[in-house]
Amino acid sequence: MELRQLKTLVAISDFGTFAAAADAIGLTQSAVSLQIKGLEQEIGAEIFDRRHRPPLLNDKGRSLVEQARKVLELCDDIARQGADAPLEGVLTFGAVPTSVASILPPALAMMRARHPKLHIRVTSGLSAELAAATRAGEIDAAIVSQPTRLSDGLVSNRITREPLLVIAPPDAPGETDRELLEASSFIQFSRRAWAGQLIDRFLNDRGIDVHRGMEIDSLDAITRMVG
Amino acid sequence: MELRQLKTLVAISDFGTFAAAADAIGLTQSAVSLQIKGLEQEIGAEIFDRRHRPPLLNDKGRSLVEQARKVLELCDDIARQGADAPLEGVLTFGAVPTSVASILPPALAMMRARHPKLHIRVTSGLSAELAAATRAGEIDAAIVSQPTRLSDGLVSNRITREPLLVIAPPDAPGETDRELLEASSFIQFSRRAWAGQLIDRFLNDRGIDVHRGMEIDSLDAITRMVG
DNA sequence: TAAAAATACTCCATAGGTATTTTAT
DNA sequence: ATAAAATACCTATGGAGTATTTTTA
Repeated sequence: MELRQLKTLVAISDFGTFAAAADAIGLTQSAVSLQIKGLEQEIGAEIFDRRHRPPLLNDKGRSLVEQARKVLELCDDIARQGADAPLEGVLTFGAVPTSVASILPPALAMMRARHPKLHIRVTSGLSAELAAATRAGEIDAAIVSQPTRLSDGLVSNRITREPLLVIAPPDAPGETDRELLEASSFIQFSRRAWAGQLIDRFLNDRGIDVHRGMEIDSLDAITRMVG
Repeated sequence: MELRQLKTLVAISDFGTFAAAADAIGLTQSAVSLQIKGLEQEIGAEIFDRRHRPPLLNDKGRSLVEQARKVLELCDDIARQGADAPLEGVLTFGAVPTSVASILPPALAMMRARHPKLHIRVTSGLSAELAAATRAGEIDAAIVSQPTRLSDGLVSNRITREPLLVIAPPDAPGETDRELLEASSFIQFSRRAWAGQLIDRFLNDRGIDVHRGMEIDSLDAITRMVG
């Protein structure tokens, strides 16, 4: 049995389908399928009910998921054993402008306190650029906006959630977000940024019809223009 | 991190040296060395004190071993999940004559009850023959006497311990085992059998000087001759 | 008929082996 | 001097990818 298989099993339980789990852990659907097949063979029992599509965890499967979680947690503990040993070297790190102003400073302060010998270099840029740089090995990792779909070889972890807000001048007509958006002209966050695409998609999904005006890639500038 | 590495770590703790652990789990010393190296790198801390030879577990190492044991135990539980599902197919099994008369019958009865569809074929033979047959794939597994050294590709698990006894007629001279052995003529268990080699080695180690008489490969026959 | 899983195949990364060197008793 | 671990190098297994087929809702 492999830890990899347990991790995959837990991911399926968390994300609902084999394909979604594959995406989440940076594998293909076929790899996930094979891992589960191997796990079932080794255990000698089915853990999914395949009369449904997508397959559903059966009783044995659910109990297995719980046990797998325990194992993985213990392994994380083990992996963290040496975490108190200060790191050394250079960490090159990307961050979207939003995070540079918010979560990044305290995080950097913490890192600096714990790992005084670690040199951290931060590059800021749009999510897509940072993802490309990470993939190319130019930077080690990056804080980006929620990816619509992460390209090959990259894996993401959610570190925080941030709300999308509508801001408008005090005298703007309308009460709900929809009314505000449809009544006034909309200053759009650059669609070159993943956050901009996310917003765009959200508006489309909800069928909200905005008067597209400017498209700006600085949240700061947008806030000032509204004010 | 890999379960394989944790298993190896525990084996080192149990067997004292890298090489002994390697033997016990059916790997080479270099493989064990590399696994531990990898584990240490991933954790980011040394877990052995290498100023000694063989290397000694340090504090972190000892705590790691305990955690590793827990993980492996949980994984065993998981692997056993499907153990209640009856097995099917054919199991070809070797057993030394001693075991055929003792532990084998109840074990077979249990297997038969739990896995009615599993056909079990038992071959009896000397340990060395059975080990060779296992290695050649002619049989799936075998119950053998304690191996002095198990050849490549085979792995062993201790399933029971059996005492070595001295038997002698009621009127034999001597009280202790040593006296009995040195006073009378010794009917030797065939050195072709691993158990015979084991006895031989034991006598040598203790410096017990027996009057070697016959060499017979049937415990039953030996018992009768003494009686 | 879509969306998801299973399957067939191909390729490459890496775990493990052999042979050798280094190190501590 | 010896026994054990580390290292260098090579090979083969199998894990993962791509492309395709099968399956259920």
